[in-house]
Amino acid sequence: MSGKITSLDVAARAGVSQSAVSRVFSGASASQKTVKAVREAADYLGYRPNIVARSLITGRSKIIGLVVAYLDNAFYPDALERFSNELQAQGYHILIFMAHGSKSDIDRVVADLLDHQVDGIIAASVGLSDALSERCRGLNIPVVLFNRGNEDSSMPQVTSANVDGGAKVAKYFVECGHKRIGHIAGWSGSKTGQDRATGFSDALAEMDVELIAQIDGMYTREASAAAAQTMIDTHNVDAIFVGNDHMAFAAMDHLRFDMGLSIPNDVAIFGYDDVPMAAWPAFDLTTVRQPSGRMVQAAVYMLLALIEGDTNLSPKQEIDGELIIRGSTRVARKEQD
Amino acid sequence: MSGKITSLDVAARAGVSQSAVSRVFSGASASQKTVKAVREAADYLGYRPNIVARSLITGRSKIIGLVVAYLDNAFYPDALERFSNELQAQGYHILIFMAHGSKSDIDRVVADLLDHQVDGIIAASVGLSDALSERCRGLNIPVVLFNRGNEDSSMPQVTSANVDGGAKVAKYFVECGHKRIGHIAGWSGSKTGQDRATGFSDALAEMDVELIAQIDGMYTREASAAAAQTMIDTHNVDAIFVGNDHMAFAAMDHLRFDMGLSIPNDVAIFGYDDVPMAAWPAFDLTTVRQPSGRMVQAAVYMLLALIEGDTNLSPKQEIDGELIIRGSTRVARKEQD
DNA sequence: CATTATTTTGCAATCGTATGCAAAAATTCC
DNA sequence: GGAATTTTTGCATACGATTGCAAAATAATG
Repeated sequence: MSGKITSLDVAARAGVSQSAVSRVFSGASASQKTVKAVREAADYLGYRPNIVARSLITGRSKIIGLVVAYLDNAFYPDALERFSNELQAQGYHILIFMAHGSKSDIDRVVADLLDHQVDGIIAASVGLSDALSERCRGLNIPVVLFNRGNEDSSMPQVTSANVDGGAKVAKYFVECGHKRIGHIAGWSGSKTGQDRATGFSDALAEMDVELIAQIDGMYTREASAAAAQTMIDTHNVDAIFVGNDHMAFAAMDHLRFDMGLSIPNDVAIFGYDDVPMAAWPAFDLTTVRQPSGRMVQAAVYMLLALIEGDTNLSPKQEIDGELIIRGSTRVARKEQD
Repeated sequence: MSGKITSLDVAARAGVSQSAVSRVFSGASASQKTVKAVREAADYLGYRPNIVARSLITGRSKIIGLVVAYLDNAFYPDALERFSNELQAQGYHILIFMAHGSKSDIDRVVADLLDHQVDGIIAASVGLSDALSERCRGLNIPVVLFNRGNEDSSMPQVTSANVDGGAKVAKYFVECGHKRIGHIAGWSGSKTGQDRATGFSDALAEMDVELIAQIDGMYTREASAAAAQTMIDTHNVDAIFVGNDHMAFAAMDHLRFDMGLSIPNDVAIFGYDDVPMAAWPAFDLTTVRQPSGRMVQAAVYMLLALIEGDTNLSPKQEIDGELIIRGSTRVARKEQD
């Protein structure tokens, strides 16, 4: 029966004005008496404030737009879940948008987001065109890039310490005594992929170890598997650093089941992300942990601060991650000295 | 600079009334002339209608609430992505909510959803309390249950043909010549889990084959792995039907890497869902396909129909799925006759 | 061209809440 | 107890669109 119950209905029943009801529910000051009367009337009628009406007048929707390119890499569902929980705790909710690659796609999606009057945007693993970010700035809607840097360094962003991570992997491989080292990189169009590759190859160079081969894995299973094949057939590597776990699983599958190789005896595999699956015995993947929990917290904190108008915070945050050594690599022989 | 541009600004620039602008953007009739003038002015100013204001007056937010319990079972991210695409194509968007188990949790979440004036709700893998569903009915907000039936059969729902699926698995196992058959079931509190178990055990009974053991796997990796251990140690089974792929992976990992067994030689494993990972060589899991694409389409169609006010459609829809035979089971010896 | 039928347009009210402002009530202080 | 303060309250307006209604403009008809 209930239908729509408005603050007017509550006001009538509580014997107060509509504004009194509004004040009770928006946390403004009111006397004990009216608070009690309003609460009772509201409970009795089952009243809850209409957020849409509130948004219209306050200009805040309490909604955060989350743009993500794909969910098949388990890192993102995991992050999504954390974002939802973290934001929910702060009274925000997530409007989700899938933007598959193409620029025009992303532009359309962001336009949709703006139409919905979101208070802020988190762009996970997708880039924003200059026009778009300009538009958001004009509308005063903050955007935080998550796990994807940008050449335009002025955009707020949270990433892991990718360069450093890549370097750590290089050192570990060398400590293990590997000589023929390859890299299946993340898509070269992404800053994340570039940084991991740069950190890796620079560190190798510094130790005078040659990077035998580097192939773009495009963040897809297919490209990664093909790259793994080439790594062995053409370059005869004995250790591969793969740009993320998602591609690493594909490489491992291909090496083991299609090429009959043993990991880590024939070839060692190092991943990046430490998604839950990496710990599964089927893969037991050595990897660089991207602490998604801390990254998400940092991104949420940053975004909410921007929404509140804080301007004096460092726009870039890099969370560093430790190496998680598992069975897909040989053990380092550090203790030989 | 832009700030907020309203229909009034556009009206002023186009030399028409504010209502004319509204009509152009809400698809009502208008003359060629004004349409052109309004469009030009809007483009010039970068105007886009404020959806919040529109929602307030039309009573439709074009937002669908999606409640989901967990994203670590890959079936759900996959479905989420499809939902997003499907709904986006219809002009709707998804407000996402994580509801981890507990009833009170779910109730709070649904209250939040209603506050946001969603046009409809999709509850994926979570049950709604009677009070809640009553509340939604009262507010005339349709709810569609996805991949989770309900005893209250009147609620609209989309599931796969779980009873039938369970039965198919039973027949296949018998055709393979298995005698000692076990079942690691989905959580017994879920209709989905119950149905798969019922279909499986009934079919076995009909063929006069004993179901040696059935253990609740609680939809978690841990419970599933423990159950797998018991299946072997205590019941000495040679074939296990696992209530979903997510648990099947855990069981396989435990059987192979902790117990040193070979699949399918020592024990055959049958899953349910056919998540993308099931096809990965590392698992190569025989399973019952839940066609998430078709299920999502059905759910979206049903929900939108309910929103439009269609009442004469079958409230329950069961999509049936084929067996996907892979390497985790022996081949059936049908052709022997 | 006059008359009627049809479209197009602007006016004004509306959706449900928040909030500035001034009046009323409650509190403090001497 | 009366004056000065502070708190609480209601009134009225605003947010930015949609929409019923009647007037104005256009098209159709004889």
